[in-house]
Amino acid sequence: MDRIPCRCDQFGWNRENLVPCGLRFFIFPRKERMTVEQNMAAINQEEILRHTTAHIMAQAVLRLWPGTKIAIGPVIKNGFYYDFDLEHRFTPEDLEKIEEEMRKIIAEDLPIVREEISNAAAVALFKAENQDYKLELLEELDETVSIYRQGEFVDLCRGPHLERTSQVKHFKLQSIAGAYWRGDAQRQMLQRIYGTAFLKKEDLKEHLRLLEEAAKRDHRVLGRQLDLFSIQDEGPGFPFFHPKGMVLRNELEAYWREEHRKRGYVEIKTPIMLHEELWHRSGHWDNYKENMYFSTIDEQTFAIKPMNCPGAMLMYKRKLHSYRDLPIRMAEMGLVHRHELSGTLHGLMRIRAFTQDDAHIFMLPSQIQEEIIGVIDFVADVYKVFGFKYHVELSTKPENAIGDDAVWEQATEALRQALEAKGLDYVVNEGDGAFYGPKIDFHLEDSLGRTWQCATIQLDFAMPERFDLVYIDENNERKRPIMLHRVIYGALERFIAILTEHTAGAFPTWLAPVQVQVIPVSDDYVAYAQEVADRLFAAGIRVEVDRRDEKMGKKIREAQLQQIPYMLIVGQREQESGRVAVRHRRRGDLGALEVEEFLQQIQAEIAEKRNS
RNA sequence: GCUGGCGUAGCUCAGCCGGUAGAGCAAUUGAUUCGUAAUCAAUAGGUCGGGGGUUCGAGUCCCCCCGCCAGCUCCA
Repeated sequence: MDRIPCRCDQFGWNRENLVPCGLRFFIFPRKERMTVEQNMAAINQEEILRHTTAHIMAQAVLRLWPGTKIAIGPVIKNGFYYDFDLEHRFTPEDLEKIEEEMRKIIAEDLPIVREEISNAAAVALFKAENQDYKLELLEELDETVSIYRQGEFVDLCRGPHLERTSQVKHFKLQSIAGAYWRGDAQRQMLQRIYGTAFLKKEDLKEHLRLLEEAAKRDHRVLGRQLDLFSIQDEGPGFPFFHPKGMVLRNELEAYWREEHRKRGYVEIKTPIMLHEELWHRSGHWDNYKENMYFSTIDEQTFAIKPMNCPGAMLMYKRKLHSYRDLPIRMAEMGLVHRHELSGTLHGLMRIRAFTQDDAHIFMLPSQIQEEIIGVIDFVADVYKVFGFKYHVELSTKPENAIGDDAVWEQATEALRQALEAKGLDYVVNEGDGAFYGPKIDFHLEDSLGRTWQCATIQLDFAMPERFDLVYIDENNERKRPIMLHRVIYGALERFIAILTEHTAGAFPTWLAPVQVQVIPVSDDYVAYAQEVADRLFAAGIRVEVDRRDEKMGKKIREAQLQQIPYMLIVGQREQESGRVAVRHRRRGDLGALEVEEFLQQIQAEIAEKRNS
């Protein structure tokens, strides 16, 4: 399956209308390769289809529950939704009823008619319809608005739409959720129904299959099945890492450490808890207090760190630095705690205590570009090892920025030039930077085509200022260094979650919690199995012997389900020849090898961090 | 935090109109000694998320709390 990223500047049209829409980024699965134009046209058609399907859904809901107030029903990535306000609470069974009613509306083959009317006329119309939300929307709209009618249903809508309801064929309603009117927690909570629709039946099936596949790979499910981690009621958002999960962490950290060592980083560890005063100085008290945990020690207030930077600032300030010392690259696997809203917690993806693979680089203004390129290359190297594709986004100065324009200009330009120098394509998010500086985000794409923002490089003008960081330049004058924050994995816990879903639990051998399972054919060969295991263990391989009194087939099945890369079957033949019968979790029976031969092969695979 | 749904054995789930809990897998024990994805049998296992209430009687009904799941910018 190909995924073609493409941008859409036009919403598409039905007959007479050509309506612009905002710039958006799509990654869309297609079975066959198409030209960008064909792909764009297909996406536009799909969007129109989904928008029309949303209307049909609203119509169905109004038929089933007359008096329902309808809010908005836009197209979203891979589908659509519509928000409703009614007394009745939707249940999953209702979705089937609504789908059934939708099929009736489709069978009625109603023509979909666009009308342009004055805002005032629309107000009169929707007042008569008792559609308060539409009235509120109208307050912000132009003098002339468009409405769409199909049968008895009428909706305020800029369109475009299909011409007849019968053109909608392949759709599915997916879920019900609460959503605030206009996303504002202070306002009315509405009931939202999500659904999707496709032009082709196969595309709908493929989409639903992908969702099922994603559910099977859910790291929360695999995390339990593979015994990697757990989250218990006693610590919501505070994960327990089990022995097997710790292997992943430790391997990822060891690799990370080695790569940092090669690139001239030093490693530090700053305290989890620091005095309240520090957080006033850093600005976190003003901007981040709601998300922080506090504790009192000897009548003084201490905060548990939500970020590592203030600690790194103190570390830098411990001595006076010469321009000759820069750049200083200070890395820290920093455990941070953040009080995330209870409703947003999600497995290891969103937790309240996690480990950032942080680094702070202190440098001269002249070193900005080189350092940024260094990090960009670093990210590329690391993601390549895991087989992740990725794309890059550049975020520029926001409204509430601090620092003067010239510095912003210089910093943004440095980021831009670094990206150009590397020949990287990137998307620009105007005004999406942090208040203290512009940033580059890396969004990696997993095996199901989902994207995750992980690595980020952020230039920061605020911290060096607030902490009065200095270095002595060649004229013996005090100067302000430039600082950048960066992470590569992002958060170790989240990266493990992404990796689990990406690999469906089949971690590459260098990461696999158990690399080799030795399976004696029967009790008689347990001693030989142990001998083989001891040899591998001595060579540093993570190996276990399945000495249970079970049939071989069962042991193989369970080792397969645990996604153990290699199973070594040993029975009489192997014992007599000093060999092992090698079975790989994906490639199956690979035949017999001398123990030393197998050891060499697996060691090479581990050393090269091969993805297999 | 908010809305809705959910919480029964380690896991997945059943349990009607209220009448003091059940299956499969896992576990334990025994039999079996087996050649590339599940051997057979027996046994054990639960303050039904926690607390309060209604009732002769609550897993089941009501209230409060905790936790989990889906979602809460994607602007007619």
